[in-house]
Amino acid sequence: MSSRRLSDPKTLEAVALAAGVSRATVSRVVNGGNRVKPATRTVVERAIHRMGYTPNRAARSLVTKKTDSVGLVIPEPTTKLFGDPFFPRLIRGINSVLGEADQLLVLLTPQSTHDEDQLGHYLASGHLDGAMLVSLHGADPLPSFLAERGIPVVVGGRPMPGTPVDFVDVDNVQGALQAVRHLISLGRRRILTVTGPLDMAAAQDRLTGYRFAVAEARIDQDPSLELFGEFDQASAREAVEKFVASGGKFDGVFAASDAMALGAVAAITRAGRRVPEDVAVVGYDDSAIALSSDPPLSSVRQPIEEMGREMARALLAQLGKSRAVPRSVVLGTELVVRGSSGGDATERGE
Amino acid sequence: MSSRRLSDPKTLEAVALAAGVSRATVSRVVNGGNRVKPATRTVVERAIHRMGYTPNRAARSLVTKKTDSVGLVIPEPTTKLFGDPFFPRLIRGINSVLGEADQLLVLLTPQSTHDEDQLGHYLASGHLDGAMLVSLHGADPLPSFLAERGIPVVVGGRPMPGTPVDFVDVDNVQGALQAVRHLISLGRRRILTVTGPLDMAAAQDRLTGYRFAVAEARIDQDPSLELFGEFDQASAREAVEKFVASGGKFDGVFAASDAMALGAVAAITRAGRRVPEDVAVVGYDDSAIALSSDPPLSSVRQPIEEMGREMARALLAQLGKSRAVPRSVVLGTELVVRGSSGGDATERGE
DNA sequence: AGCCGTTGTGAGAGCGCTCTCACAACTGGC
DNA sequence: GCCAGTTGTGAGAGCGCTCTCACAACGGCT
Repeated sequence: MSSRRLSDPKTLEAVALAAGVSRATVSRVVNGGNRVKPATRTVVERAIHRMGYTPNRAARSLVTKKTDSVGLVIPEPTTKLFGDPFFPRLIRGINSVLGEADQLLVLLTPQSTHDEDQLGHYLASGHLDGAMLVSLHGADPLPSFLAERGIPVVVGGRPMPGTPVDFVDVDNVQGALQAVRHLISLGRRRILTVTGPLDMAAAQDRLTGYRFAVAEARIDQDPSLELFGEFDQASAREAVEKFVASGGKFDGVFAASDAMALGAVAAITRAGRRVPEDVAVVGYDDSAIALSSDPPLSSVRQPIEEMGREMARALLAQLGKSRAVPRSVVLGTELVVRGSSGGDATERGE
Repeated sequence: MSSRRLSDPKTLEAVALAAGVSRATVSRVVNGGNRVKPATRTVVERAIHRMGYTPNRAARSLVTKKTDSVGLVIPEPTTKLFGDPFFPRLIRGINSVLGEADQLLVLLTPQSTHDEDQLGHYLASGHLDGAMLVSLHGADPLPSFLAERGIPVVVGGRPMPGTPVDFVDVDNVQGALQAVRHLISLGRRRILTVTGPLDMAAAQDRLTGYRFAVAEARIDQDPSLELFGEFDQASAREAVEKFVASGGKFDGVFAASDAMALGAVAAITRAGRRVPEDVAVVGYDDSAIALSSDPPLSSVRQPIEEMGREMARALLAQLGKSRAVPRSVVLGTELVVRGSSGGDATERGE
């Protein structure tokens, strides 16, 4: 008479009873399934399916000491920086890999240094099997704290040099290099750059790429061409306006974010100069605003989903869930040329 | 000799031993803390703190049948729609409430209908205490599926009429109303609207608000003024270009998203008309691109964090088995006037 | 035939916690 | 001073699972 209701408790015991075997055998079938006679296995599998059995995670965790869930730590300041579907894309990438390994993604958003301390202890006391940390500012002690305690950690973005953790990064140096080389190939010779906050590795790396490209081409390497922004539009606009006001000359701009590129465009336009005719501009991120601005922004595209996937893979590798043995991965970037650099007529909307 | 290492197992038993009481007493102190003599409690608390004890979630779950974590379900198609820090903000709001209740947020991103079915069963089999669902398309069966099985559910955005679930919505009708009234107050009389996909409640509601404002003002209620987009820039641009090509006249545009507003602006500009002088434009979302476009976009701002907070509160209410009335909240919106509607000179950048 | 090595299965001991229940130690009313 | 009521504490039984170990069954080998 027992029609199967989703709500009543389905235990290993119950399945075992139904299949006429012992709890242990059902357990073997559910997990790896070692050393079970094919015939028996079939019977058990049928029973499992018929009863709609799903293992109880808590009970399993209790004995294995694994939670089958990992954390994604997104510190508060970060959320402000990324416009654009950065997180949805990153998370989609992460979950596509995690899902296959039957791991859950827990989202942690510490809002203060205090929160972050707590979080450190939380992770250290084994509530999660591991953690992924994204876009920390340079001095953040969390990666080291966790790594020292043997908690599996993967950092998204390059951590401080010497931090003994796996990381997955997008090659910011290369991205900047592509962008600036592009400007140079267009004949630009006095190229401004607007950086992000230099306590972030991404900002540093993009500056490095800029410097490298400039040096390589043997063009003006005037330090005054390096302006400092905060990844947002307003800071970049101000910086460029100040530069213009001080009589600075330039014919190209490489901004370390699209928002800053737009700030630069605004400042340039206001100064009565045209983009791209007088000044060619390239941004970074290839965000939604790059496409929608006028002219559309040339920008450096980053493989966000892939980054998420690699982070998840690296973490799983540490958990021993996968036999791959990657250490740190650096992903390439792609320059998308649009109207703001005048490099591609087809995307200029005419 | 036993220096406290974070890595060794700290159990109730161990704390009890250290405090010279029984496991049960420590448990009482850790939880509500009923009926414990103040003196005893102090001793126990001291021991807990000294040993850095944190309860084992799995063991607790096993007996309480609660997981102390809830899911946030973000269906795949959604992730594409929201540019802008929508998710980070929503999540921050959610976590600020969840954190206080010591609940974990698990992120679920079904990528297909099949995934979603699985997810339904997953939730139904008690792996999570409840779930929040955001921005589903109209026909999604998930809310009903879960509600019928007694799983605590809160929907972000308005679910299909008649679905017996709590929801938290932003008042899209009101938002659209504000926007269109603003255009009308500016003297515009032929106001175009570009809607989102009409199988989404938000898109429907914004259209309703538009119609209401138009009717209220007794101005042209020409159905041909209603264009259909997909929330993205390209679709809106095309729609408006087609309208222009067919000889349609208009002096105002209300777009149901900022991206679409920009699409409209592009089409208008291309047609040789000026924004806001010839056509005033208002968007929706008050996203980053609203600020950075030229002219900056007037837009309807939604209280995203607050929405997250309310969703979390509603879910917690359900978990607290306060099986009282369905708790549905509708939050207000705010019109932010900028250059694209010509309503506010100070933000026009000159 | 007797022994060994496989292979397949079951019994049983926990994992760390909550919760019921029993009980000790105090009240206080008469 | 005795019983009822209150308050504080401990013993112990699981929650559903994994994992070790014992052991049955069945070859293949001398």
